[in-house]
Amino acid sequence: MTRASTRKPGEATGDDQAAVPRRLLEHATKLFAKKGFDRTSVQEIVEAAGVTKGAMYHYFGSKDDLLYEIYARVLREQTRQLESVASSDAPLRERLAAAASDVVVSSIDNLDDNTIFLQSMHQLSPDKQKAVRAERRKYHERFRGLVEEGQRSGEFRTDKPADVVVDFYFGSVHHLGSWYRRSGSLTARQIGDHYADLLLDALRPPVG
Amino acid sequence: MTRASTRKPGEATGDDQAAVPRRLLEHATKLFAKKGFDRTSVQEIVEAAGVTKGAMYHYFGSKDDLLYEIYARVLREQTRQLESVASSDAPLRERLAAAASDVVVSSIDNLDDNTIFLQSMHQLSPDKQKAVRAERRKYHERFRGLVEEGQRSGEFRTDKPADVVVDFYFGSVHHLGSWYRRSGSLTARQIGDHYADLLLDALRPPVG
DNA sequence: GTCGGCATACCGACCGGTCGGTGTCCAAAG
DNA sequence: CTTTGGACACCGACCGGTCGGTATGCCGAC
Repeated sequence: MTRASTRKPGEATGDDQAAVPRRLLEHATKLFAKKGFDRTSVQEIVEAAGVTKGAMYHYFGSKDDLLYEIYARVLREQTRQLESVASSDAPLRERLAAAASDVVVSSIDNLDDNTIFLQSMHQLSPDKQKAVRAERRKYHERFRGLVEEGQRSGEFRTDKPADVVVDFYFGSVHHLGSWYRRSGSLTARQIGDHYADLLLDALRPPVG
Repeated sequence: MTRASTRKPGEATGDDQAAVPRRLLEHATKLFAKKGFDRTSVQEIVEAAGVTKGAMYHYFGSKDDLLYEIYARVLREQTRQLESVASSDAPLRERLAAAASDVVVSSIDNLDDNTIFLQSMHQLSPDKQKAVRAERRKYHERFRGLVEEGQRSGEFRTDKPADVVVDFYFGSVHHLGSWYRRSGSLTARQIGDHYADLLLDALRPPVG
């Protein structure tokens, strides 16, 4: 299945040479983001990917499965990234700022996945939805751990529950897709740094 | 259309007595929020509302229309509320705090509408989608005006573009529906105040 | 009698998923 | 070297069912 290639030298090159499951995932992501999960027919996906329905159902159990795989890939990647940043030996504020900024950048880099997350999660079958939520929860908890660490050390204000702060921040992040346009004047990194600044400054202990 | 009632004295009372369009809107809202727009059939809506398809298509041009009316109602109400708070003669910080907190409270009070907004906006026909966006834009601009006012007066930091701050904040607000549960320990007002505090404090000029 | 306010029966389009079949490659048998 | 068999990757016609929308008719109020 992961065999690199069985194609002959004379075959068409370009987009065609990618493995079929890859191509399906790729085009499905684009279509789901653009038209929504329910409005995208399996027929459209396979046509975009240049294969047939038979091929798709050979690799994926259902249309649902396709969506799930997209989620799983993104979640794995984001979790990996957060873990690597959060467990470095830099000072806490730097670690949180890096994590906050990175999640913005990666959300913008993969705007499509982000959009799908927002709009189509609830259309997964209940058990798959549960799996996704569980993974997502772990991610949030790791992030929250950073906030709580700062609260214990006195660097951050303690009059706001950490989970409220985390939900506050990830609300902003998840909604990037609804307003961010690549044609805008700010780069992903700039937005990420702005967002991280806003978060960190909101966490400063009140002057009172 | 807004005729109060043509029912006879002996008819069933209770939920039935509400006008038909109202009932349709009400049940459609619940169903759309619970199952998503595409997954809710017209049949389900009319059954929940206790009428038939004929009735629905008598009052609404399409299923799309139903969704649009739901949006329009919410938008009108939120815009009205913002306008009333923003144009009072209280100090700027208080006006912004009130606006920020109020939008959270009203979003929680109408969690269903909020959820629909998030998930189903892009399923409207392009022209209706444009109308909704335009209205939404006006709302954001009014809110942004408050931020800019504070930036000009020196009360707020000027190193973050006002529109980034506004998008940041409304991201958080729009996402309330994905985590807020009425069974939680915080009231809508408490969350609203927390959110408003976070926003106001994030806007404090940096200590430099 | 005609008009608003529905009810009912029905239509055509489309959708996710299935299933019998086909071409290709490789490995073991002869 | 040739044959055979069968695993794998894929094809595409087809099916049952659902959906948004419509056509038509009835019925009470004016």
